[in-house]
Amino acid sequence: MSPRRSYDQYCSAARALDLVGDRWTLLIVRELLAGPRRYTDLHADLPGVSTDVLASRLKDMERDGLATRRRLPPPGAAYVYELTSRGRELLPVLQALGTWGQAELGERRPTDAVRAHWFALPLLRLLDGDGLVEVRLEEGVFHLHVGDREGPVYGDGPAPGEPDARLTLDSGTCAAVSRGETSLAQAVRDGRVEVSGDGTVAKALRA
Amino acid sequence: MSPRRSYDQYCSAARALDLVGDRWTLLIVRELLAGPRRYTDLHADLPGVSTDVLASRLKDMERDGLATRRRLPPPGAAYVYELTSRGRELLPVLQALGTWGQAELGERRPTDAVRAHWFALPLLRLLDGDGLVEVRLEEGVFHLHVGDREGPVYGDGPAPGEPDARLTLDSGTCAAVSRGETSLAQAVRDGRVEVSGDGTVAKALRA
DNA sequence: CGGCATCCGTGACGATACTG
DNA sequence: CAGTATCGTCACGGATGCCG
Repeated sequence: MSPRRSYDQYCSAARALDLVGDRWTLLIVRELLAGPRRYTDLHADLPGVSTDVLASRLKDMERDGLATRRRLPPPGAAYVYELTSRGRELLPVLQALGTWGQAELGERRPTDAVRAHWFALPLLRLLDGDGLVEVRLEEGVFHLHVGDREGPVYGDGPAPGEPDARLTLDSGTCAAVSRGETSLAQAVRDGRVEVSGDGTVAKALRA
Repeated sequence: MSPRRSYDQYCSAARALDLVGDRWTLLIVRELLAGPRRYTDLHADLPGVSTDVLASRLKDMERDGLATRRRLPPPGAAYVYELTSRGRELLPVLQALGTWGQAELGERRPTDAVRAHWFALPLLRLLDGDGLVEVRLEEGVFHLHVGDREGPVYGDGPAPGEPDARLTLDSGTCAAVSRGETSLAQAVRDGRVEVSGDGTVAKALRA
């Protein structure tokens, strides 16, 4: 539990940084945008964070109304952390950071960790339309709730239900698109992205 | 000089936080969006930052291509820090943070510092049109370059030249608008904001 | 006097070990 | 599995000193 180190400035950006400016906090938000996650899952997908810092950040986020802790119903009764609607409103902040950070992404360094769902934010920004989209990479499968303003914005694993579109691509293409080197439409035209389904997202991509 | 503590994640948001996630960095960017500033000015408008941290952040920002150090021509030859175009591209990040932080702003706490130009970001987001706008508060005067994509986005003091619009309001109104409690248009209708000039910004406000 | 560099006390962070 | 406990290290904040 932090004794709340504040900037003490009457400025909304400074207030935002009072809540989410600490190290790791926004990356925890990025993880929780994928829906409810257990402590151990979070720890596994945030390589480098220490157990006590993760626990402390989650407590801060609970106290500040960004996340809640909930016990899953048995069987499998475990605690999961979940964003509140206030927490989900941080999506534009992560999108702005991600858009700016594109230019810094470059090639993958040997020391860089990767998780398939980290590509969810850039893809989400590039897709038009609405619907459930499944994305298949060799490294893993995840899904996007494009245009959805409540509930998780994306999730690990296959789409829960029949997706409106399905994208299959290799990680190199996905990275190039995330870096902004190639537009998604161009990658589709080049046959580097396979699109199936007939939702608005799929149609927009083929147009 | 920091030995660059990286998250080591192949994710553009994480890369962005590698560069601007350190304490004070984004608030320094907020200050420099107002144009070239001297070290002492920065120190004065960032109460709480220690001298060494400020110097260290500025060096990091220079190394990372976010800011440059330049000597002003005599007379008054001093060093000023100035954002690069890459640094100015952080405006959307600060806007997203500020928009989210609105809800946390509330009333001014006794410990909160205030500077007139900290209201520039919220106002800039709320104004439509283009042109040079001068904003007059009791606490101080600043100006906005609305719709300008190069150069400083706002500045301390009166507008350099004849402004296209001039807004006069009290700090309570300015704070209420920044908190999102009142729309700017409503405040104009209520006579809490005085608008002069005939630029597109002024016309949009009176419409 | 502006622009830092240095020193120092405190607290945040990261790694590992350990417990309910 | 979900954290808490411990500990060494480093970053931060405050004060002071130096140097142009």
